[in-house]
Amino acid sequence: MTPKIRISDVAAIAGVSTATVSRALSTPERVGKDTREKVLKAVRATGYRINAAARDLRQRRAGSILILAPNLSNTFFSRIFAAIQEEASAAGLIVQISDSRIGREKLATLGHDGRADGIILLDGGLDPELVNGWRLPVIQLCEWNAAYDAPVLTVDNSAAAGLAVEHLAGLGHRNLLHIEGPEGNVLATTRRDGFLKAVGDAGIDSAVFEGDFTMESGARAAHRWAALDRRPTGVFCASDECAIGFISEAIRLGFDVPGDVSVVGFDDIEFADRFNPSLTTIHQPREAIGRTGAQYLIGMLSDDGTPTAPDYSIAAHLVTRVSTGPAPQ
Amino acid sequence: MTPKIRISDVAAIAGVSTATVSRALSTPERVGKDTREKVLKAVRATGYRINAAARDLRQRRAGSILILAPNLSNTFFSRIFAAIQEEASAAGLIVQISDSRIGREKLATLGHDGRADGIILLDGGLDPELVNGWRLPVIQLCEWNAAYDAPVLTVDNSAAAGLAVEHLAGLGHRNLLHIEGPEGNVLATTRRDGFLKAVGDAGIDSAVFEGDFTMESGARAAHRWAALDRRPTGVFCASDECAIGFISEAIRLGFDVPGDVSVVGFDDIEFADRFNPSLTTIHQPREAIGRTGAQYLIGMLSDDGTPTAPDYSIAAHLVTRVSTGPAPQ
DNA sequence: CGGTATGATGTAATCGATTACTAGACATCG
DNA sequence: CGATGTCTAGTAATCGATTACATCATACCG
Repeated sequence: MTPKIRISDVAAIAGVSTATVSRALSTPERVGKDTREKVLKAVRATGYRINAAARDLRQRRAGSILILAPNLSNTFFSRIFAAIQEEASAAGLIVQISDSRIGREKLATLGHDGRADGIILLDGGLDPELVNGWRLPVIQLCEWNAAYDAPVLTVDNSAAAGLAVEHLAGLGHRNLLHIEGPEGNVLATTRRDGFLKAVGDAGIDSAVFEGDFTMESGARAAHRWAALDRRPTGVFCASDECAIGFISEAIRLGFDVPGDVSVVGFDDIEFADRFNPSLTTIHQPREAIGRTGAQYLIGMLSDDGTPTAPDYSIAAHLVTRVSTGPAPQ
Repeated sequence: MTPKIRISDVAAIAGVSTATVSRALSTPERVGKDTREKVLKAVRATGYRINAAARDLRQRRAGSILILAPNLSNTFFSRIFAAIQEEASAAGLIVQISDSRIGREKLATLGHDGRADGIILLDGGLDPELVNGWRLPVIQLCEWNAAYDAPVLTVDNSAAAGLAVEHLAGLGHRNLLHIEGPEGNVLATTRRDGFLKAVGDAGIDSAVFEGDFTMESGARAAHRWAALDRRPTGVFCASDECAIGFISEAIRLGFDVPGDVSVVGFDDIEFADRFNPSLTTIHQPREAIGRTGAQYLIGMLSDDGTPTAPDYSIAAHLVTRVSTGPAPQ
């Protein structure tokens, strides 16, 4: 490991003060041409790089925002990440992503000034006391927690669930099943409530199976569904992954989709369109969510005051594909 | 925004020196019981959190490792991230993930001391000069670049491609197609070369279509394949996503998989098992790669010397599922 | 030519923590 | 009882940058 090079080393080699080196790098126009070249030459010769910790400390900013998500394996997040990345990059900020399930102490440290200037939170399951203790601008995307003292940007999950029910009802299905998300999760709850309200309004029979958004839970639900006497002909899953799990298992059990059962997912992940049968699902504008959220957070960083934001709600829409069809006779 | 609280504020409230506050927090056993309680009470009252930038600067370590990946949307990475996260957590380190395609300057900054103690690199496409300029331990996982001066942990991609060819040949296929990865990518190259060598050894007809690992490229290749006079009956795709794209499009074009064409993927992502037909593919032990890589990097952090590591190569194996079958007559 | 504006550079304070060193209080021991 | 050791806690140096302020040289002006 080559010894670390400090700004004073560069200054010594270039024969100038550290202040001049610093200026030559951050505000080149404020340094004489000859001096600038001497400095840059010394920088190249030594391979000097600014020590981020020192700069962050002195400037009281990190030039970066942090995304906290509960599960990095979740395919749903990736497009959101990409959109945030783009917006942040345009604003000269670095994006760091971290798992939000890493223990209280670490989370508190991460969320405190020094390493990041703001936080984008995609997890509604953290301790509100912890989150509200952060002294940084925070914005919640997709998932939220009313106890967090931070603006929210999300789709109207309840209404979206209504769209799914409407679609299935329109196809003649009179007995619907919902496979819900994990207990306590706000998305799971609002989607389920939206489902129940919609079937209630439409006067349709319904049932709810527990699940947890995963393919495995969808597959398990397929078995429970197959064992029923009077099987629902339409299934609304709380996530696309769950829907894919349900369908694949149903097919393995010898059923036809959508011949025997129509399935609607939620999220419209990349695979939804390529799955076989391709998946009818609720499209969440993930790119727009990420982009708008990032813009908003970046705005919070520059404005000094606390811009009390109205919570946005973005429209979601149904994408009709092959996994849903007319109810069997 | 509440004013930031410094260690000196806590010290003043508790009526002790900053040194004592620091010790009470990091090495509680080295302060008297009463003092400790006074300090902790003041910490609770103020909501004080250590400023990470200041601590990192003084300690010359960040207590975190950085993962750089070229494309966070890639489903393939998620399981690796999770494994790294677990190992790092056990070692008391925080994991940060960043997109590796964020521009030279930012990358150089990120990769320099202050913010992270070590780097896990999943991108072989960066400027070697940049990477070798980092003054931090670096390890390459999965993808690599011979010009980087850092150990590598990966599967034998060439041999793995051979497994795919062997499998298809064993099923009687005599004319194989490979849909390769993006030009210049080391994984794409080694997989293609492994394919070509294996078909050469087996005396089997072959063709190679260009691709880029994505579903879209697989779908495009399906059209090209369908238009051929003498269609290969076995297809080996450079990634699972590509294979899924190929299959879904082939099915839309009216073909049967594996009836008309057998398809093998590469990676064994979560969806491979749930796709319809489920995907025969090369299983990469992603969890083992992430775990071993993280352990190795963590070792590099503690050992002072530069432990010249032998480059590991991990075995990959074929997982036979439904997307491959006997060659049609 | 004296006075002022301008631009380049250096000096030293500063960001907020950790920690080497020091010192006092008290216990222990020969 | 003096010497020595052990705890506890404070003082001040330190990490490596940025930047307010001071200084100096030069240009420009009436």
